[in-house]
Amino acid sequence: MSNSELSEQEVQRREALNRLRELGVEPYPAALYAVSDKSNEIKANYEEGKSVIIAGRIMRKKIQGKASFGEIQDSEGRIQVYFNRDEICPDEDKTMYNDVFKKLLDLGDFIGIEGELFKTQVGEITVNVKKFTLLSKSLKPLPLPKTDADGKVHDAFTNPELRYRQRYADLVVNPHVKEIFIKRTKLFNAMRQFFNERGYFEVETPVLQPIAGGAAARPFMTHHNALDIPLYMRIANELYLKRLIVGGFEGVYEFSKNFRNEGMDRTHNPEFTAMEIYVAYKDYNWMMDFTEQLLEFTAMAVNGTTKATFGEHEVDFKAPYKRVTMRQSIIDFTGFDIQGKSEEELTAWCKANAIEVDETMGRGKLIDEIFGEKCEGNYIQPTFITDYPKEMSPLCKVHREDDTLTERFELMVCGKEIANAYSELNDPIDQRERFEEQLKLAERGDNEASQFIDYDFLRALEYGMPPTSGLGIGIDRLVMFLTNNPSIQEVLFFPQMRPEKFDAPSGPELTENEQLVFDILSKSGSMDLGALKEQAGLSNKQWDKSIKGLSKHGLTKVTKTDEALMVEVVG
RNA sequence: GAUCUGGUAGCUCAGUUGGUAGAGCAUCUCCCUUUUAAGGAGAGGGUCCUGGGUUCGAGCCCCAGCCAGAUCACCA
Repeated sequence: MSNSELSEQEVQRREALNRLRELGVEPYPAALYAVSDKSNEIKANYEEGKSVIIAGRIMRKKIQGKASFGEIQDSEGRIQVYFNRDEICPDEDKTMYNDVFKKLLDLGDFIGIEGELFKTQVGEITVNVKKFTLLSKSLKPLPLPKTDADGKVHDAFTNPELRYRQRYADLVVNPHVKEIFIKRTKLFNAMRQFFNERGYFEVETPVLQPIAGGAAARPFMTHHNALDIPLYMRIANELYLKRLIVGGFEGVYEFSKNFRNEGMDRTHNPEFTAMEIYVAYKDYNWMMDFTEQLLEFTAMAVNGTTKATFGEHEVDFKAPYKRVTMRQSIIDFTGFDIQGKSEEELTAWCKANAIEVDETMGRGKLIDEIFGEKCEGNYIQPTFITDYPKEMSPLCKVHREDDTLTERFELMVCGKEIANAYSELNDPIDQRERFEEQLKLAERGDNEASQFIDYDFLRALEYGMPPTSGLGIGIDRLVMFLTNNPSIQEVLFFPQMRPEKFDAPSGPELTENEQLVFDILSKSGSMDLGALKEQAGLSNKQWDKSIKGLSKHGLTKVTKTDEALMVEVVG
């Protein structure tokens, strides 16, 4: 890349880089830097005169002649630093202050500082710099939001496209963004702690699967060259975790990156994280108790309170949560009782109540539509919806009291599902029939139904799986609720984006039109501008672009005489 | 996929009826030894998203496209 494509500030920083090397200052030193202190600890345990060694980016530089203030940002926050010329340069040679610090150090550079603590006249804890070391030069200026005394941020770096594409810059300048991801990791840690304390076992299962099972979604497909077979990125890990229960583990869990080749919007990213846990000898009633304890614990761990604000809602994750059957929920919000109703009756009711239906919908799907349309959005506080119709839950055990239902619950928060759990189906013959039923639904046109039967999973069940309850939690969605973010992109470090186009370095080649104009001009070396335009025969816009382009390339020059504008070839 | 909104300096944004491209911060030069987003004085910095078109003249109007966000639909 040539310097002409760099911004003014980028050119200046590269020049500073060269100047530093000339002065014998290595801008990218190899040696470790023995940091001993962090900004937050210094502020929390202030000791007048204490020697400290800190490192980070310099994010503010205010030069006042022979003394200056700055601010160093490390992983924990920022701390003020004070540069005094005669402290840094006690001898005659003032280069380190006058040149290196004042002129060649830019905002964003990483430096290490050895100094002593003091408080300024206005009482701010400050490091009096005795010695500083350039650790890494920053060649590209960071966005520079500023926070005033009232905490109001000026010139915030807010453009979502730039923030997501350049998350590294977003994280440097937006502390509240970093906070989201700290909470995300706290959530993972809290869940692991909760599970590990109960003796459950973290495992890893395949991401590349010959059959993308365990859920109904379009998978990403890939190909394995050595085996010469198609493979799918997992859409769920459920069937593998159950195989491990068959194998004798009594409690397994996995944080599973899942991949679904479907639309993207505020709540869907093609890759997302689910946590799934399976515990032997339990049922879905036990799992409801477990889930509310888990969420109360994690909310406390993340926010220090069970209450969380999400948009206009205040949600309380304190256990216990209300439990409502799907049938009762529909009665509550519509007065309609789905109990014992046939497919035809349900279809008729939907049509009468402005719910769109089509022939591919089975009984389960129709009930799901009614619930989604009339009930789901009303559950703001965490609520378990239980006992889903059998047709829409092919991996779930039939309800002990009603064989048209399954022992399944979903946890609703702010009108959205964040968890899904079953008493897992462990009857291999029933499971085979359910898979076959799904195949029929798929043939009928329901594109949510599974199109493949995982015979290996059936074989595993035939060896025997103990009664088991399983739970899946949409981690990204939970993080959204716990950090008050309505967009999934805000809780993923690198949300999926259409790839950015990077212009290949444009050489000295001319466009077709520029070449045309240049050829005409070359014959005489110098021409009247109007005549040249006429000979070129280009439209106004194309002409304008071409002649400007040639000037930019330094090939032609336009000069103004008293009578006319003349164009000449340069050199 | 549909609709709406936006894309202008490193960042945040103005830009009037179509008539020489603007501000704040940042940058550069000079002055300043305890400042609190912003000390003073001066200067430089632009592919107005891309490509066509209309026009004497387009950041602005028209067409097509790209990218993003929001809403809706679809999807869990």
